[in-house]
Amino acid sequence: MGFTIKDVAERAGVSPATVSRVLNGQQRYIRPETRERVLRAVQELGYLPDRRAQALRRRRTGVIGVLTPDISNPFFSLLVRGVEHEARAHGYSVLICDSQNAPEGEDRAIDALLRERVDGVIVTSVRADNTKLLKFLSKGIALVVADRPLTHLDVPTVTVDNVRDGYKLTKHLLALGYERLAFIQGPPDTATALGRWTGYLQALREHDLEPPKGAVVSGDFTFEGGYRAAKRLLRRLGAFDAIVAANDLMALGALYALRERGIAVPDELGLAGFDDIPMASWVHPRLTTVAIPAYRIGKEAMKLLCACVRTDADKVRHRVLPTRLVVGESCRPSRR
Amino acid sequence: MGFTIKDVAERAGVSPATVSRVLNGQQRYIRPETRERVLRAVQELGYLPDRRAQALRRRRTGVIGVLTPDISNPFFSLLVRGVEHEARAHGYSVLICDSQNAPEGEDRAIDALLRERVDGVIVTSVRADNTKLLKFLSKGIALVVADRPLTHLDVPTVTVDNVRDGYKLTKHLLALGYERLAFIQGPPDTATALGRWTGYLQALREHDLEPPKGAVVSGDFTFEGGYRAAKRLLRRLGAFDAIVAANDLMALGALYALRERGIAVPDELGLAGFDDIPMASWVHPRLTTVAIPAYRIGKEAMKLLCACVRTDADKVRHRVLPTRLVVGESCRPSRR
DNA sequence: TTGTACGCGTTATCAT
DNA sequence: ATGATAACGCGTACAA
Repeated sequence: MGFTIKDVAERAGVSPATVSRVLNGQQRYIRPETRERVLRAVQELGYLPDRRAQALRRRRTGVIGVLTPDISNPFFSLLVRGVEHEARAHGYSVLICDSQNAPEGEDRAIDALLRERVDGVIVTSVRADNTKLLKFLSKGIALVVADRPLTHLDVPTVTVDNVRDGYKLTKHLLALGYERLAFIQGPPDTATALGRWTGYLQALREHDLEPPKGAVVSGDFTFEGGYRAAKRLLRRLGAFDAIVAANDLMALGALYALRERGIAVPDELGLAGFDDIPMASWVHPRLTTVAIPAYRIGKEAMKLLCACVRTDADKVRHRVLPTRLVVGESCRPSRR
Repeated sequence: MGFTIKDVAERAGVSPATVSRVLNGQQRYIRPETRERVLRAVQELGYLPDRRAQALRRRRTGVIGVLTPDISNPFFSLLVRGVEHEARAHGYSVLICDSQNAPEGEDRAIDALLRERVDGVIVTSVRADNTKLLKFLSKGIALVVADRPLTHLDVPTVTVDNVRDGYKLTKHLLALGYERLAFIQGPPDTATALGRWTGYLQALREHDLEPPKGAVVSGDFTFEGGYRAAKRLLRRLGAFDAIVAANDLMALGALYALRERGIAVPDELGLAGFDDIPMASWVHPRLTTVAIPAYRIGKEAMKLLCACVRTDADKVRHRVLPTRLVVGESCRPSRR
C-alpha cells in the first residue's frame, strides 16, 4: 500500500534520516554509494513523501490559497491561471476556494484555508470590507489582494483603476454620439463594480448628463444575471440608446436577450462591457470593452506574495496595472 | 499566531483529549459544563484544527482528487462542479489537478495526488491507456473514471456512448441533406474524440459515403485549435458542405474562422459539435450539438466513488448516461 | 467523566 | 557520513 520513509530505509539498509537527507538535496555529506542505494529503493517502491507529514514537521505547507468569487467566470479562471503558473515556478501548490459570489461562501472558504494552514493567500473578495480577512494577518499568514481592493485593510494589492476605466469607456461611448446610457450594475459591495459605476457617473456629469430614468438595473456579474437585467431594461425600451454592463459576462447575457427580442446591435442599441474575456471577441458583433490583464494580475499578485514571505518588512506596495480600450463592433463607429 | 489544541485545553482548564472529544462529536460522555468551557475557549481563541495533523492521525485525508484535462473548457468546469457539490454533501474536499491536455502534465498530476494522500480520485484521462493510473489501485486508493473510458482498466466508470452520439449527429446532418461532412478531430488518444469519430464513420458508411478528401483535420478540443483547424479546412473550400467538430469549443473556434472569412452559417456551410456547453446557445446561430450531461457525470462519478470507499466489494458498475440531440440554427432545416 | 500515553510520517538536531 | 531521537498537532485506546 502506501510506503513510508521507513520502508525505503529498511530496503536500502539505512536509517530514515539518511533517506530524508538524500531526498532533500543536502547531498554533500552523503556517500555516493549510499545515495545510489537509497534512490534505487525509492524507485523500486515508488515511494512518494507524504506532504502532510512534511508540512507538519517543516511548519510550512508549501500551499498558497486563492480565494476567488467565481471560477467559472473566464476572467477569474484566467487570473487564477496566472497565479498558478507563477506559484509553480516558486514551488508552491495552489488551493482554489470559490466563494460563489456569496459572503457566506467567502467566510466558509476563509475557514477552510485557515484549517489547511496555507502559507499565504491571494484574495479577490466579494465584499470590499470583509473583516474576517484580518484572521490571516493575525495568524501571520501573508495576504495579497488581487483585482478588488479592500477599503479597511492596507495590504499589498494588485489592481487596475476601475474608476478610470469606467470613465474611459463612458467617454468613448459619448464621443461616438450615444447620450442615454443604460447601466447594468455588478454585485452591490464589490469594489470593481462600484469603481466602474463611479467612473461612468463622472463621465456623464462632465457632459451634464444623468443616467436615464429607470435604466439602471442590478446584476451579479454572471451571464444569466446580465440576461435577466437586460430583460428588465427592455421594458423601458426607448429610454436609452446604449447599454453599459459592469462586466463582459453580463454584456454577453444582455446581447443574448437583445437577440432574442430581435433588437440589432449596434444598429438599434450600442453595447459595451469590461474585462475583455476571450468570448467577448468570439461573438458577433465583437464587444466594445476595456481589457483588464487578468492573467498578469494573478501573476503579479503571486510575485508580491513571495516578496511578502521573504521580507517581513513591508516594502511590498500596491501595483496598479494599465488597461486598454478595445473597440469592437457592438457600438456604432459614429452616430450620425 | 496559530493556536493548537493544547492552547485551547489550557485555557479551558482541561486536557487536549477532552477538547478533541468535544470537537469530534462524541459528546454524550462529557459534562455539559466542561463542554461549555471548551467551546468558549475555542471561540475566544478562534481555534481551527490543523487538517494535516488530523489527516495524519486519522489515516484518511477527507480529500478526493479530480484529474481533469482542461478546467478552462466549460464542459469540464461543469463536470467538476458536479463532483464538488456531491463531494461537499459527503464531507469531502476536492483537489483539482489540471493536466493541461498533456500526458506529462497528467503524470505530474498523478504524483501530486499520491503525495497528497487523497482518499479517492476521479479521472478524466488524456490517454485512454494511461498505465500510471494503476498506482492508485495498487495503493488502495479508490478510482472512478468520468467521461472518458479507459481501455486497459476495469474500474467504475460514468460515461455516455460517444459512438452512438457521433452516429446520431451525423445521421441528423445526412437527413438534412448534407453529404460531404468535413471533420475536426479531437486529441489523438482521447476516448471521447475517438468514439465520436467512429460513430461519424459508421453513419457515413451506411449511406455509402466517405469523409471528403482532405477535409479531415486534427484539433485539440480548444477554441484556438478549432479556429486553426477551420482555417486549414478552408483551403479545401468546396470539398465539403458542413463541418462536424469533435466538441463544441472547436466548433465555436471554427465559427469564428468562418465569420472572419465572411462565410455564412448555415447558408453556405453547416456546422455542428458535441457537448452543448452553455456558450453553444449564446452564439448566433446557435450550435447544433449533442447535449452531454457534464454536471451529472461529475455527480454520478462522485456517488460511485463514495460507494467504492464504503463497500470494498466491486458491486459498483459502469454507468452510461443518456444524451440528447440539440437542434440549433447552425444547420439548415432542410437542404433543397 | 476526564487524563495519560502513544503513534501517525517526516525532518532537524545532536551524537557518533 | 550516518544513526538515534525528539518534535510537529492531533486522535484514541486505556487507565484512572
